[in-house]
Amino acid sequence: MTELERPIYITTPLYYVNDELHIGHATTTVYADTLARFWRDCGRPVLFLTGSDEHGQKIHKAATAAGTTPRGFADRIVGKFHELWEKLDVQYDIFIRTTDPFHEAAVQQVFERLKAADLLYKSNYKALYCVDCETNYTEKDLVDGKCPVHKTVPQNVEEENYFFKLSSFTDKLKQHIEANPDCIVPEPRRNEILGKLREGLNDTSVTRVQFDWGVQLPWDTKHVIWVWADALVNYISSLGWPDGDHYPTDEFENRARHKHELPEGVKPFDYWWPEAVHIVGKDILWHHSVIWWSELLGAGVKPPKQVFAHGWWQVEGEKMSKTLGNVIRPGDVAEKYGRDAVRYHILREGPARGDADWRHASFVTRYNADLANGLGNLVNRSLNMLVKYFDGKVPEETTFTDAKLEGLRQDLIGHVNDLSDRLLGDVRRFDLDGALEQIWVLVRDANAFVNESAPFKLAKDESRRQDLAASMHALLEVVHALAYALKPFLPDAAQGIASQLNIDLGERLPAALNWGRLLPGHQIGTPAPLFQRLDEKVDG
RNA sequence: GGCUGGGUAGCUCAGGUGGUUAGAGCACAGGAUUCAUAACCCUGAGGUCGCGGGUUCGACUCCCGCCCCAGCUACCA
Repeated sequence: MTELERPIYITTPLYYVNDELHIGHATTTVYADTLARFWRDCGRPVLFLTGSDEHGQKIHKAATAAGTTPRGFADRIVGKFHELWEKLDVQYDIFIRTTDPFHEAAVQQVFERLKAADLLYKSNYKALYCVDCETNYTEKDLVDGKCPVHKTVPQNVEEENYFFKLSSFTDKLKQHIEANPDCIVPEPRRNEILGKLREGLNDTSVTRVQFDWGVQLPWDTKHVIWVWADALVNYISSLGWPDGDHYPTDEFENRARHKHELPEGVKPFDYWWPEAVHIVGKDILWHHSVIWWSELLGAGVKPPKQVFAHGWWQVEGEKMSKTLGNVIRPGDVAEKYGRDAVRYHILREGPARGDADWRHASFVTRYNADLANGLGNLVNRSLNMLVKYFDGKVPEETTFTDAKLEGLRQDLIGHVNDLSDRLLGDVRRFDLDGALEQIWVLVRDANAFVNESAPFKLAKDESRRQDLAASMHALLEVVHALAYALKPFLPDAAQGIASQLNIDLGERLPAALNWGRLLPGHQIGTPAPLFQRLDEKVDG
């Protein structure tokens, strides 16, 4: 099977319903959405999953405080999730909630298997609990026997819980990660996990008894399964694991939007799981590699193919936090500047490799420089000239009579024809910034080409009609290519270019990104600026 | 403390299995131009590639030491 025939399954984490989503959640989701769109545009079978995580003590408490039930509380927040994904045009295929009954059943199945494999045992869970932090500490976390944050002596907490034999997976995980260099990306994150594995793993408690908002342990119902051991199972429960022959979310209104026909007799889990890719923030990499993979191995399931862990945003050089009041609300930014502007800033300046800094000044600068002055102006000036000089009809392709100009034209042809391979290479490595840079090299070259070939001068000289046609044809080919290349990254802009070009972007990506796709005589629509320049004054 | 990254132009970063004048974008200055959203294009200025040693004909690139920054250090979803 070629790469483009292999099904790929892309997931975001299920976001916890304790609060509204901020730019960090949007970042994870936009990365995932862009990857999903890209492969989908290439004709590759894609399943893109997101959802909500609704169990745990925090939710129980928050719901009680709000005078409602946990599920009712979750419903309200989940509604906001949907609003945001709508605003950012996130095209997920499935939205799963950990309170879905089929999910709870799958979690219980996992635990039955862990029990059968003798990977669970009962033991006393001892911890030092700081009431102010609501956090359990171990001896070594403490400073002079006191909570490092509040400088108070923590309580001794002791209860009987089920423990998972995480320690027995140390070597297996190490071998797996060493044998699969790309299973955790980027590389520094992989090193972190390997480093921690070298220190060895401790068994970990995976059930709780102080509250009941969670999935019950089937054979000992006063225990509730620890949220992390519960939540990540969604990645397989939404595929109907272990042996479902359909997507369980099909039974819910508005929760499943996939349009895939599975091959006859193939179950969703078997179809999608081999190339599962989890997109996560670096804070939950540990859970998504070590704990999740051990859980899977224990239950007899192969780990997913890859985990991509991105970094965090800072805001104007400071940590983003509620108490500082500097939380970036992606929905608000999208409403003010457009969702493509948000997507572009995330993809271009975001924390894909390390951490990044969300600065309003660079947001505005990039918007003006790249989107309005670069891309938008190129499209606008090209289409306007076509209307002026050829009544909006694409001329026949022809060569320049001038050798130097013909050389520049050949460069553009080469760049357009190479673009799909370059994009594929970058996207494969999760380098979405690199992919956009490839596109913008073409934008800059094309703008330079306008100045070099100067169609506005050629138009004044009837004897240069062939050169004028050569120039305008080339520019229209570039604009056409840009519409396709941008489609996964900036869907609105791509659609805007397409409607001005009067085309529908219906072709598949690798093929569509080739020179010569515009028919001579094709009549374009009405040109209009894609991105209005921002007038805001910014410092620095 | 341990582990992992990183310190390259004003800013954000790329690069280099050691070898002619170290790259891009943005910002800045000058010029050119008028198709276009006072946009675009060209040119320029700007860096002792964190510091100190070492290896080498030659290091920003390799080795050692040091300084600084960031992240990770698990049951907090």
